[in-house]
Amino acid sequence: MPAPTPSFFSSALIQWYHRHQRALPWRETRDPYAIWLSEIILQQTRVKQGLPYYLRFMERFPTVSDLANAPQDEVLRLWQGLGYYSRARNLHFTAKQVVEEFGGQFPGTYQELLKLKGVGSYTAAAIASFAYREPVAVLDGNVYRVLARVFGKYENIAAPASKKVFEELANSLIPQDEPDTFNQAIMEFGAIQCTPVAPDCLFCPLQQTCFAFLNGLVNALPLKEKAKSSRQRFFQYLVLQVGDQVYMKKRTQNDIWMGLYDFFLVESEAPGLPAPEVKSQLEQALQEAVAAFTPVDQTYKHVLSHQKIMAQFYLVSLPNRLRKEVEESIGLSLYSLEAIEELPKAVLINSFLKDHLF
DNA sequence: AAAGCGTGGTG
DNA sequence: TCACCAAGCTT
Repeated sequence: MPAPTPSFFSSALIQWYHRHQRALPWRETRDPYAIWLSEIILQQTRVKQGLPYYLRFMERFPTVSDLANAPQDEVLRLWQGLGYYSRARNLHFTAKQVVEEFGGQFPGTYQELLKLKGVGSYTAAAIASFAYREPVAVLDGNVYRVLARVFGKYENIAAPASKKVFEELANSLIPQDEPDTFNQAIMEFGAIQCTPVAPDCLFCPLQQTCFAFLNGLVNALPLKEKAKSSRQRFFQYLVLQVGDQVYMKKRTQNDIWMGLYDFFLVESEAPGLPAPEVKSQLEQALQEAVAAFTPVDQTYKHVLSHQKIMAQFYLVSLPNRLRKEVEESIGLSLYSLEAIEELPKAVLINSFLKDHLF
């Protein structure tokens, strides 16, 4: 049995899609703003995790102007917990650009969409096909997997060099009369039927034309280079307080969690930095001795895609007379707990706050 | 080209 | 506990 013809492949997927698709709100609209928002949210993110965020964003920011007019902190706060925060920063940047440079109108083609910050080849193709029915194939993890299995492609899907092979294949398969449905269908098929683990080959409409199925390679394809192990980091957070207010600072370095707020941070190369050492680093920064210094009796472990963080927290009560020094030379700002609730924070920081201060 | 960027779910 | 994975993009 040969590989499926383009028309058999697309017809089978589209028929499957009409029967199995999930009802999702961004499939009910052709508003490029709504579609763009949903695609940014869904980058490297499961529908189940992204859906509530999409609904909250659309409620708070029904139009691109509403988003453009919001402060960055509010956008990041609404994004809190979704991860990959550059998506939210770029989202906000692009909303302002669309309003200021394009009069609130999104670019109308794949090539023009590609110029937007945070919009790469996948997202540009998704918006162009879903909003404008431009016949350009999307290429995401699902599409790589489906094509590698059905057509027997052995290229390492993690290597940028192999992108062209899949891109050309996908674009040779997309039907010109309903590119939007085809793109939705192939991704949905990958997400529900042709899954990474334990795909449902028994009831697969492509079973008898699928290279991987016919050759017993379903679990072998696609080929994917293994991810490198992540680095370990050790954080000691000093939660400086004056009365019941707490000092926090917006992260501006080119590091994790850029744009989010955390506490005075001492990072070390090894775990178990002794409390007196941490304390002395603070006193060095303050040029002043500190009296109340309480280690929190709980170590937090936090796993990111490329880092494992061990965090220790210390509660430090400061007298009023140190405020000027803390604010001017360390750059921290004092917030009430109510104000802190409104700041965008990483999950690790939020967990600590819930456990010990909120 | 390869590395860096989050978080939550799953086997 | 751990590795892998998820509608990727940027530098």
